[in-house]
Amino acid sequence: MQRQVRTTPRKHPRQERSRATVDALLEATARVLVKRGFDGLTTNLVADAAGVSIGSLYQYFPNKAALVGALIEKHVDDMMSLCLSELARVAQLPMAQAIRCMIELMIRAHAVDPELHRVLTEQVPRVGRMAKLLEVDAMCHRMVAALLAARKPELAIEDPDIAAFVLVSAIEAITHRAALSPDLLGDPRLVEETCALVRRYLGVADG
Amino acid sequence: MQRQVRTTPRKHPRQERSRATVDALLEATARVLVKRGFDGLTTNLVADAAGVSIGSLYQYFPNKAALVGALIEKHVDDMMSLCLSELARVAQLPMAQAIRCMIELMIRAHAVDPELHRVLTEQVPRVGRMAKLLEVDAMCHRMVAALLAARKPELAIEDPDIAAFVLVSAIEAITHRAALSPDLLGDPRLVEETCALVRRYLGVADG
Amino acid sequence: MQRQVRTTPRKHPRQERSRATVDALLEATARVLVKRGFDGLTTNLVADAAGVSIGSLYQYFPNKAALVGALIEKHVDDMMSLCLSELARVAQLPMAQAIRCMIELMIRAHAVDPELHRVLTEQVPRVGRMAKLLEVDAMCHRMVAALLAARKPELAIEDPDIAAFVLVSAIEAITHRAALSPDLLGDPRLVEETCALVRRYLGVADG
Amino acid sequence: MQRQVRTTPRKHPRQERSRATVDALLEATARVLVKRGFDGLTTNLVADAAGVSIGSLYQYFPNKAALVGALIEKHVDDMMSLCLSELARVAQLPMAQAIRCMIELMIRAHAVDPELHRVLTEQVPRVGRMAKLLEVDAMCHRMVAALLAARKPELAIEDPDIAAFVLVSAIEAITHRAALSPDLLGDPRLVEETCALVRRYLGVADG
DNA sequence: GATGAATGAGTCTTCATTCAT
DNA sequence: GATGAATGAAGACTCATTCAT
Repeated sequence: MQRQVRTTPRKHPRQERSRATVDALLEATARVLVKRGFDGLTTNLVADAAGVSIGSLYQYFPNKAALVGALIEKHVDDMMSLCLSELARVAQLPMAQAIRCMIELMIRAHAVDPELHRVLTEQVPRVGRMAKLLEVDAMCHRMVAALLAARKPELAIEDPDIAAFVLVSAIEAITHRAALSPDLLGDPRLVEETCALVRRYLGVADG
Repeated sequence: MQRQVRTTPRKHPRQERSRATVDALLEATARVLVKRGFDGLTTNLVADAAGVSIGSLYQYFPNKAALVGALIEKHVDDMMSLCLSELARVAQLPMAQAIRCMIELMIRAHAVDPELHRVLTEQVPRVGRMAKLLEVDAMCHRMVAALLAARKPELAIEDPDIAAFVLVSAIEAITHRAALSPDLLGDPRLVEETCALVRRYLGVADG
Repeated sequence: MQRQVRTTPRKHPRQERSRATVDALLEATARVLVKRGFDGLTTNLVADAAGVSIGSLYQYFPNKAALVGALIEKHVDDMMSLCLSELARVAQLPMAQAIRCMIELMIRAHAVDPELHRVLTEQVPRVGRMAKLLEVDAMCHRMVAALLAARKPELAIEDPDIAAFVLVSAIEAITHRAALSPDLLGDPRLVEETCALVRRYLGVADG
Repeated sequence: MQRQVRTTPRKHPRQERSRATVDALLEATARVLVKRGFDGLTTNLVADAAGVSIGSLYQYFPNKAALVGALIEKHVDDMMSLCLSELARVAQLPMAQAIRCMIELMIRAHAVDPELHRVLTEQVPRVGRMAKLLEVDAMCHRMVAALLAARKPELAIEDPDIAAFVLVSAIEAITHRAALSPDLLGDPRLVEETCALVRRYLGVADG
């Protein structure tokens, strides 16, 4: 009698065969999403593209939202794991290098599967699971705020929180936008200028 | 069997009554969009909300996309006209003041109808018309690039184009995000810090 | 956000055309119900049989249950109106005649559309609206109880309520069952014996 | 491509384990039927509730109808065996006592599993097996008719057949209805009045 | 015998769009 | 111009049933 329609996977595959099915479905979802957009995404289409019967799709995902939700989760996890692995290291670096590292990191994270990332961010926010993306945001914000607070003496800022908001917003936007026009993503000047933006704002000397 | 579906209004209302109908439809569209999201938007629902028959809706808009498209256009125009009116003036100001003015301007522009702005940016990009929003972006970019190029001697930048990209992305993101959490939108520190970000990046002294 | 799925008609037809559509749908529902049973009843089938598009069906009935519900309501009303018209008269008659009248009345009521009545009572009770049938029952019970209470002095009963329960159950069952085997429905001996059953139970002399 | 779908159990369990499985399935069917009604009954649901794999269910029952059919059969048998055991004895009793015995018997029979009985009679007639229930009816009818015929001299009836129809219908209805409202089922006045109904109809003196 | 993953025909239902009045 | 009844393609989702392991 649940009010809110569930958007979480229905059952977790135990056998080998199941896992393969689920994987095929998620891959097909990504493919269809990129090709036709969210509105063009049909459960039947996905099942077809996955070479799986529609019944099997519903065996694992109670509805379209859950399907896309799982994909988002996977994509976010992919991006996150890339970041988390390097983050500890970044914290130890001198400020100027730390800045450069993080910016490069974000660009790399956005380059994981830019096409998918684009569709996901452009078209899918209404799936509740998009919250997950916001979570990532919130986490970034907290982490940056903590970093700034720790090094406040050497920085030209008053309030680490506001500064974190400004920086995270800016960097995210720049890398995200860059991801949308492939030629920019590789342009070294972009990294340079973004680093400059952050450095100058924080009053950190060139690295 | 027309290939490309038109998304422009069908006819331009000449009479008083017609204009009233069109306005009612656009307002209703905005209302429904905010309340139910893009997927919950139904032409029948809009017609109802506008107190107009579904037939009349199709008299003025050939399809759903045209309806939402017109709304986007109107919203963008509202935001644009706010900007354009002040822009000439801004160009005359000393750099520090120009920066502050523009940032305040963007925040004001985003505050026009934040709810609608949010739905529009979050949920509607698949309507072709969303290009219009990107146009705005492009225009901003060109304008800022021109401004920077004109004053390049007094600025600490190499390439006005890249700099414009970085700045426009950053400012847009900050104001847009701020618009999503109403308490931030009014916070004077936000303006301050954003100005600082831009000023320091450009190497402009405090105004 | 209604929890319980509505089973009431969606909108009431205003124009001539609408009424015709609704009528066609209800008639088709009856036809299909008799021919294929409740489980074989499909909204598409009904729409087809009514010569109406499936969309039109849903214009007036939000779902299958509402469709069947409306039919039940109509059928019950048909049966009821037959009874109510004569009931006042019955109350004035001497007891023996009153009994005969009521029993004949019930048989006539069950003969309105026996096939439909049968399907309805045999297969459809789970549609909430079936409550309506139970209401009829309750009403009969109250009316008979009142009648018995009023004439208690001339009757061989203790508790009009229990007696009403016994009688209403018995008569309903007999007429209902008779309705299921057409040859019995016309058999005058059935009426005779049922009258005898009631008369003797109540201690009323032959009329 | 078999035309007529079989509705009888597929194989008869010989081993202990098999019998346990079949029992678990039937019990689960009853449980699910009571809880969700016939339409909510799913073979998968039943298998789950029985703690048995869906494959096993189909090992013993070729389809859903067979499953429910078997349950009906079992329920009817339960009710029947209760009756048959006492019937011989009843035939020997003086009329007034015989009447009382039979009525009490029917009430007890209906009290075996009222919830199940209710679902079964209300919702399941579309499973062909319901014929079985009608058989019971027919058998009752024949038995009562025989009894009445045998004792016709001492009874105030003309045609034992019609009388049997009237009585069986009435008693069945009264006990069935009583079974639906638990408080009535235990009320001694109900037995009393039902006996009175029958006795007076048949012209038998109080026992 | 048991398991449960897979199947897919078949339903319900929505909603953009048309067109007779 | 306005109305709203009618349309039907399209899509989400269920569930009885099969079959490889």
